[in-house]
Amino acid sequence: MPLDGRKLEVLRAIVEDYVATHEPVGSKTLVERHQLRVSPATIRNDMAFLEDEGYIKQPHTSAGRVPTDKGYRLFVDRLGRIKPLSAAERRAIQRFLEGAVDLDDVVHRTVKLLAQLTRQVAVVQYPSLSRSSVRHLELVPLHQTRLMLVMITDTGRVEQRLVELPAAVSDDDVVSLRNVINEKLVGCRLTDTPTAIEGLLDEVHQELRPAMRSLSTVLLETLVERHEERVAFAGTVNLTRNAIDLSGTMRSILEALEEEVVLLKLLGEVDSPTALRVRIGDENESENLRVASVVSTGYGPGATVVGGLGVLGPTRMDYPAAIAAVRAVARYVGDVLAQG
Amino acid sequence: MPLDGRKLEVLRAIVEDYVATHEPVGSKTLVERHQLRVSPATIRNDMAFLEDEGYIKQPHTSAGRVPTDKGYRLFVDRLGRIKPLSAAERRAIQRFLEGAVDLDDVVHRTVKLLAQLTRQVAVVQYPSLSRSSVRHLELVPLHQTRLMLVMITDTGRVEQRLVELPAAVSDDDVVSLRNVINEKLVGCRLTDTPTAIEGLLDEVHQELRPAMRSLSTVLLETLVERHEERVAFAGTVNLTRNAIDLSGTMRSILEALEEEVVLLKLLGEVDSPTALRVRIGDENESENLRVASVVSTGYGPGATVVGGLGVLGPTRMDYPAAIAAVRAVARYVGDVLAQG
DNA sequence: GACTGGCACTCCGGCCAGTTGAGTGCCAGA
DNA sequence: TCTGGCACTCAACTGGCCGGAGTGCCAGTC
Repeated sequence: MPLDGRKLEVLRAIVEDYVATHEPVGSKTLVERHQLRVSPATIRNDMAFLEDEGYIKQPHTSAGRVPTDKGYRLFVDRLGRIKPLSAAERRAIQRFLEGAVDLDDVVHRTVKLLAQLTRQVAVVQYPSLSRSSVRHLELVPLHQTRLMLVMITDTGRVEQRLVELPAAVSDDDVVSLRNVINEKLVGCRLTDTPTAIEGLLDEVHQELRPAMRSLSTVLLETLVERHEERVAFAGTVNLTRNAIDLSGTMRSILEALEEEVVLLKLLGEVDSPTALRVRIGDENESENLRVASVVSTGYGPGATVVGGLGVLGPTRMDYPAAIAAVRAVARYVGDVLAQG
Repeated sequence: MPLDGRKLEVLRAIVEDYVATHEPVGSKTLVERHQLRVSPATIRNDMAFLEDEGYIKQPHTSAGRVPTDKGYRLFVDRLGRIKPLSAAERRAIQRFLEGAVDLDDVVHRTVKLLAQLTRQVAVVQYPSLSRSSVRHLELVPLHQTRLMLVMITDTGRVEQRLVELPAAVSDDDVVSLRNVINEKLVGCRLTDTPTAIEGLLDEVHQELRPAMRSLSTVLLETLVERHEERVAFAGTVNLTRNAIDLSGTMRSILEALEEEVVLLKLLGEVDSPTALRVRIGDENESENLRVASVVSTGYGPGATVVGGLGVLGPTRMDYPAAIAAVRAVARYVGDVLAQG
């Protein structure tokens, strides 16, 4: 027996009802709420079938049905009717994001916005260094033997490092060091910098070599080895609304949130800006997120992806709404970045 | 009848037991666990007295006693024996913080560390702009009519803003603009910059005035009006451990955490680095934090205070341990900042 | 006057049994 | 293939009962 039209319709109804009410849904209430033009008994047969196939299950005998991870998956893939945001919502998003004054502000606003729109926990990755290119490098003398290196990327990220020099350098020397590194590195994608950095030594006079050597080391660390990726999150309050089963679900989601590595992995696997990923329960790699679902996508100016963003919540989540919100927000952040 | 020695001892015992067990403590268990050399009946009399005075209360008749906010207050002021951290712990703190590569890293490490040490939610304010002074200002040309302004403060914070210019400027012009603003502003405390900024216009040639005017506006916004203070927090998982009463306590604490303003207010009121504040339950201004306690202090290099940090948790908190941890961490962060 | 032992009392929490109601599975018939 | 009917299951609620932890009070002792 195949999964015919009505069975799918029943599954959709179950998912939608369960997401709305958080309670197992039975055959009778189902025919009442949706206008399925058959009797509860018929629905029961369909439900039995859906249960055999693993799309829904009963918390206990003689209770209503609840979608399984597999059921949500089918729903997301074939049944969810995406609810596009209203024009008003879109305008609000746009206006809110455009008010940002710097990158930090953009990220903060984005994450707050996403949490508010979806009533879930939102996660936003800062534009990844490895996907950026160098816009400017600045050297600020602190002492005679100590510089602060400031790197500004085209995505607006600013990184700073201290550099200890083996010997004192004059202000003029600092200027020429700065000119050299800017000349060689500006415009480089961060992944391409190692070769460029190697060549730096040959560009300066003999007496600046030791200083340049220290600089190169720090540059290598900053630009290449330490892919310091950062994430921001917001909306944890929503967990108290959604994850009533606190001790378990709540705890493990919070734990996952505090592990930046886990978050980055979640967001890092997106490649094209249009690719939106939904990971449901078991599909998540992280042990702690087996009870949760993640809707994520990449974002960036134009067609390039510089980072990921998404929402995170109990598997019992309004997927169509979450998907619409994540898509829309990603697009508008991209626009804002393109302008900045 | 005054609050004599034994009554205080009883209060301390109640607080310590309740913090340890999370259960109302009765007269019998009390004499057993602590070696009070009197009978339960005597303790009961003392308890009745303490209850009359408002230091403890019963959740319901015929239950054990639980400290009130007033009881915790007395405990903190007169009874808590501070538990200094072990030498090993101190070394661990120091080593961990010294591994930080930049300011962001320092703040992140600090907040994680504090959360771990106290098993509470930790909050750390970024070094406040209003308490910093300008170390360097950089102008990076993006287009002909668009600059990026980067400000570096002595506390290591880096702020960036876009500046739209009314007309195109050459690279040389940018250099001279940069020189002028650096000359006038470097070393200024951020609170003193407005007057310095006013003088900027007179320092440049006629044709650069419009550009300088745009710059001044942004500078004013950045340095003065927008006291953009930032905070980081960590350890929300600990709430699931401590605040068993989730729906209420947990929710309101999480809500407070998401409101940066509330957090900043919490941390912002500390003036001297040695002043450590404990706010218990009702003593908190924020409605959401009436169920919580906050232990906070200022931190900064040497004797100056550049920001605040602290922990946040249910009133039923191990105050002596929290106080010791907050103090120690504040001191070590100060040291790290002084070196950086 | 301070402490103690004894006693009656209160109230929470756990346990048990009974009832209700939502929901199911199955079957015979249209 | 759908439907109505029927018997069955089980969680959730209710009320009653009991035990235990804890209290307040009082009379007696040091």
